[in-house]
Amino acid sequence: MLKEERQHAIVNEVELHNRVLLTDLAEKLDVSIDTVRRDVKELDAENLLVKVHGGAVSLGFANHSPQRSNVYAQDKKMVIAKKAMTLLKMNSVILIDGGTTCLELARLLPQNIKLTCFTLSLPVAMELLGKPNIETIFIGGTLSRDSQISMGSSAIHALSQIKVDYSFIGTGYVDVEFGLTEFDWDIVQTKKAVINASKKTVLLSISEKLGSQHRFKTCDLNVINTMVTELEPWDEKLDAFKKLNIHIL
Amino acid sequence: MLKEERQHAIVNEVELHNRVLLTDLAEKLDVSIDTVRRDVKELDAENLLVKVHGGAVSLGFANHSPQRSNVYAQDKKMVIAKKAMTLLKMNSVILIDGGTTCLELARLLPQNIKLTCFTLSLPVAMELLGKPNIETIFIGGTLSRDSQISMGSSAIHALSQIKVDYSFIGTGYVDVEFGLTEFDWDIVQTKKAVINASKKTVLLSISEKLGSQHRFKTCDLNVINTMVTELEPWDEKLDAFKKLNIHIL
DNA sequence: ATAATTGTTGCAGTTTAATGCGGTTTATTA
DNA sequence: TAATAAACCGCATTAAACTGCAACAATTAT
Repeated sequence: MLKEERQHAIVNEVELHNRVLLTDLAEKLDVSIDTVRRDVKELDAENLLVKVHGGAVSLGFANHSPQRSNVYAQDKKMVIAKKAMTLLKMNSVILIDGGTTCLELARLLPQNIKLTCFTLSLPVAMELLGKPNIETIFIGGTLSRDSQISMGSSAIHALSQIKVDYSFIGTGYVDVEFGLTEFDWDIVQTKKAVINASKKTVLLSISEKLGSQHRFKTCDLNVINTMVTELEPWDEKLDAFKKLNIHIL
Repeated sequence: MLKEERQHAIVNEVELHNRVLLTDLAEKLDVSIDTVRRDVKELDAENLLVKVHGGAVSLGFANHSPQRSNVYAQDKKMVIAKKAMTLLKMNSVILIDGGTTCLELARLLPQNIKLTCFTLSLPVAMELLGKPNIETIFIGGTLSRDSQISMGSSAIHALSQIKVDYSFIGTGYVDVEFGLTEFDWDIVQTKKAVINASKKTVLLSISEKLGSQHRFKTCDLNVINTMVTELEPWDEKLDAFKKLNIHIL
């Protein structure tokens, strides 16, 4: 096998799988590991891939972030937010949870929509204040430093005093069997209170979270009325959720 | 598994769930906790996530972007804020009102000061979340679009439940004879409740406001314990206030 | 045709990077 | 303030990377 040919094969392999081990390449191409190493070194010098300890990764994989967007998977979250907006009726009373997906919803709410909107999230509240026709009510409480939402007993108490038409919530983890779970007990307590304060609960979650779980449980999936993901409603990943009688958007 | 691959997975996990524990990562990726710790340290150095005790949080989650807007007379307000800070004792419970001067106070609070801090103002709350040793409690309520603070009956009710050591308040107008006045009735109501919730009340005001008045009265000057302006304490403009037995800073 | 030259490859020995482990220090929580 | 968990540090182990060298193939010059 020609050297050129072999190097071409290496680049192909890297582009295909994003990452590759030198040992695998050596075996596959039936040359010594040193040869592969030399090849990869050359290809790295030509900027066709990035050599790393033990293997090589594709350029896209390595160039993690020259200028990545602020929010992870923002495009997907935008899709979710737009779908969720179709549930909104004029003059209804809703609650918007924290998290980047819910924040995206708040951001995309049209200027002319008339709503009464509760929230526990500082960033969401900021966003809502920019909408002239939305009355915003902040649920007070002890603020969590990293999630920037109200938590604790006073938030839970405040939530016990209200009943909104729809609440839009996010979750850390969601699984057909284990339901909605979180990494933090306080957040679970707060989310429970949110769900109790809602006639209908809408879960916003990107599909990557489906099938993940953590230690503290917020609720079973059957208390969720509607689930919104970025997937098409007929996607097979959603089949299990449909069986639970959850409305999928 | 390649190191790069693993780090990629870590960033992904963090972005997806906003916060992760090192122990969970170690288990999931099947490496020792030290390796995960080293990875997270590197990724933190590359600004791909933020390392915290016990885990990591995503950038979007942790970044309280303290946007510095152009504030009128900011230098004077900074002087006021710095003076006001001399009143703060460790571990005390305070309340910070809305307004740009109070916001400046929140901004200038040192990273190491330990406080429990109530506020009704969204921008102040945002700022306080950036201070690691301050417990921030937000007083919920209907948010005012232009002042970005909680108002209305629920805010007033929440205030009636607390008693802080010091409250730092601003005012629209202040005059020796007419006391503190505002152009908005709701704000007056809220400020009254703030003053009632405080053992001691500190008024922060730039000297330009001295001798001005408006239609709704918050309180007389005698309920103010301390007044902070950018002027030197012996400035003659303050003489009238000294006669009212107000402590001048 | 054959020797000389050049380039490629594999191997052995050495160097460096990555990882896990134990002990210590530091931070957090009750 | 004590108990606990996490972070840190240094070290040992292992795997990978590098270096020099010899073998061999391909190319070129004589």
